[in-house]
Parts: sequence; C-alpha cells; structure tokens
Amino acid sequence: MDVKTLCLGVLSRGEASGYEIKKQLEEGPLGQFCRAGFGSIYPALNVLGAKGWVTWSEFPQNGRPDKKIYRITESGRQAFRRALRRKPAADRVHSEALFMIFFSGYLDVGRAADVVDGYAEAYRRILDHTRQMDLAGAPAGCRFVHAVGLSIYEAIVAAVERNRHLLAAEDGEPAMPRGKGKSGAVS
Amino acid sequence: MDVKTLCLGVLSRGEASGYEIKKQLEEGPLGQFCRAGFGSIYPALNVLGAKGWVTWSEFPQNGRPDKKIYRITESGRQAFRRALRRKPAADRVHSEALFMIFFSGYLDVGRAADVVDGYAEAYRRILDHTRQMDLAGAPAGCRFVHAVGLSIYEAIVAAVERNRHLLAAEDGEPAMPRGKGKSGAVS
DNA sequence: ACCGGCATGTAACGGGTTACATGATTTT
DNA sequence: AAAATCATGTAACCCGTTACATGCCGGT
Repeated sequence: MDVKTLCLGVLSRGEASGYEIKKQLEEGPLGQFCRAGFGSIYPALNVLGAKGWVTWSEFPQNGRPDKKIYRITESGRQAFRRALRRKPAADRVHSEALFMIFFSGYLDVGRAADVVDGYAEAYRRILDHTRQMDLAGAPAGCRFVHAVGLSIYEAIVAAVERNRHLLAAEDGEPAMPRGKGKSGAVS
Repeated sequence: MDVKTLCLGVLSRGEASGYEIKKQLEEGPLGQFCRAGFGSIYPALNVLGAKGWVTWSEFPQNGRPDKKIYRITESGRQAFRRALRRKPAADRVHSEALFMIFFSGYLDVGRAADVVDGYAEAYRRILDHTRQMDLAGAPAGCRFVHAVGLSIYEAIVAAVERNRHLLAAEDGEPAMPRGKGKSGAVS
C-alpha cells in the first residue's frame, strides 16, 4: 500500500491533519501492519489535493506551522474503493532480530540472550498497548485486525519464552553442539 | 538488514551461487523474515567481492551464464560479525491484506470474505512448508527461528478462523451496524 | 507446446527514509 | 534543564523492485 492509499484510508473515517494521520496509523490496530513517515505523508496529501481526492482548511497556530485539516471527497472515496479492489500483495516481514538470532553462533557470548530478551520485551509492550485499545463502537474490520494482531503478539511472546532455552544451551556448552559421540575423548 | 549482510549470512554457512543464496533464504526458516531479489543479490555480491569479503570460482554452463560459486573470506566473516553487533531495528510488517480487511466496510459485498480466505490460505501453505523443513543437525538459532515462525503462522491461521464471523456478520446485515436503537422505525 | 527451473546481469524507475529548518508549550 | 508534543515541509539519498536480455533442459 502506498502512503496515498494509507492517507485515504484514515481520512475515510474522519478528517485529520497530516500529523494526526500518522498518529492514528501508529496507535490503532493497524499500527504494526502499515507505516508512514512525515516525509511521505505530506507530499502524499499534496498529490491527493491536486487530484481532488481531498480538500482542506487551514487553521493558524501560534509558533508553529498552520494546521491543515484534510477531508476526503467523493471522488477520493471512489479512488480508495478502487485501490481496495486490487489483489493484496503478500505479507512482507522484516525482522533483523530473528536474522541475528538465526546466526547466534556468530554472536558474542551472551549477546543472543540479550537480543532475544529485547525482542520479547518489544512485543510485550506492543501487546500491552494493543490490549488497552478501546474498540467501543469500532467496525468489524477494525475488530478483526485487532484480534489477529493480539494473537500474533501473544504467539511471539510465548514462543520466545518457550524456546529461549535453545540459545541458552548453546552459550553454556559451546564445545559440543549435539550427540554424545565425536570428540568425547577422555580429558 | 541490507542484502550484502544477507549474502554474508548465507555464505557463512557454506559456499553458494547468487541463485542458490536466494533459494536458501526463501526456503529456510528465515524465509518470511528476509527477502532479496536477483536485482539486489548480484550487485551485492560484486560489491562484496570488491571489498574482499568473498571470493568465487566460475564454472562454465551449457546454454546459460557461467555459474559463480562464492565463498566467504576471513575478513568477510569479521564484517558479518560487526554487522551482527549492531542493535537490530524493530520488526517491520507490511500487510496489505489486513489493511484491506480493516476497511472491510468499503469493500464490495463478499470481497472481505475472499480476502480473508486468501490470507488464511497463504499462511496455511507457509505453515505446511515450514513444518516440512528438515532441521536435523541444524544449529540452535535456526531451530529457534523455525519454532517462532511456526508459532506465528499457526496463530494467524487460528485467529483468522476464530474471527471470520466478525466480517461475515457485516456482510449479512449491512443496514444495521450495531445496537437496537437508531433507524429502528416501523417500516 | 508451454511453463518452470536453472543462471547471471544491467538499467531505469519508484518510493520511502533521513536530515534539516523552525519554535512554543507542556511534561518529566 | 531537558525532552517530548505539536505541526508542516523540502531535498537529497539510498536501495530495492521491475523489466529486459539470453537460452537450454526437463516435465506436463
């Protein structure tokens, strides 16, 4: 999904400034599944405005740039519908932490444990945050994504705890990877 | 992780051609967590060669380009270790399917169900594939990532099945979102 | 007969990330 | 006193994706 479509999506649920669009994306159930920086949102909103898919009003602020509240137009709604009709691309996950853990044999001693702990901690935070979301009156799609998100985060936290021992074992016993044969000589 | 580091990682476990690097990444437990196309791998391998982090031998093929088998060097191993010492970036997930489902109210009738079914089916395939991997003799990190992957895919498949009804309900009863008040007039 | 697997490479294109510029108010 | 929040925007940069070029062999 390009950032333009992300913006249309957020605006389809109510008016917002560029700043608020970013916040809503980050804080909602979609938070882990989409991402957009200001460097993409502001140019996207300009393009959207040029196409007539959004309109906006400017409100003067003291000491900071004027706030622009954007609203989606009817043609914007249609464009958003068209975007949703395309076949969704396959999920893409980038996990540097898992990549590193995969090569734990190359990590300095004790580092694997740190990376794993940081990984679990990050997802524990996301899980807490997701649990605290208020879904009162939220539409079905929002609830669905929320539920799937919760399941994923719970699964990760649990799986890391359940398998942590695999890495700890390697740290404690670096000389004999597996089995009893091979190099089992008398000291 | 940039593609150069991905290549070093694969080569740290044994020699391979660019083609094989891509396959190993896709087919191993890391399959869903990293990705690299030929358009990035081949240039990356050239850079790696120029830096002296890999060496290679060329083998003539009939009717296709010469096969180049790459091997990591000692300085390559050190560079890889340095890369692994950096703090891992936070996981990034892009899910167009979940984005679409989030806005199921905008989807054509029945489309939400299709997207959801396709989504579950995709993960069922990944799950099958992951279950069939042979981990005999695999190091701890590989097992760990495999186990976490399995948990995630299982969680997604289960969560989608458990929450499918949320979307089905919306399709079947589009006129009255929730509650009993509001527009409950006598026909 | 046609598609997928094998095998490498280049060039253009696209799009997101990062860094910078500006600055008051509120929270820690 | 320092840091985070609010608020927008530009420009350079990086780097990955896509498309193209080439071509044999085995399976359906």
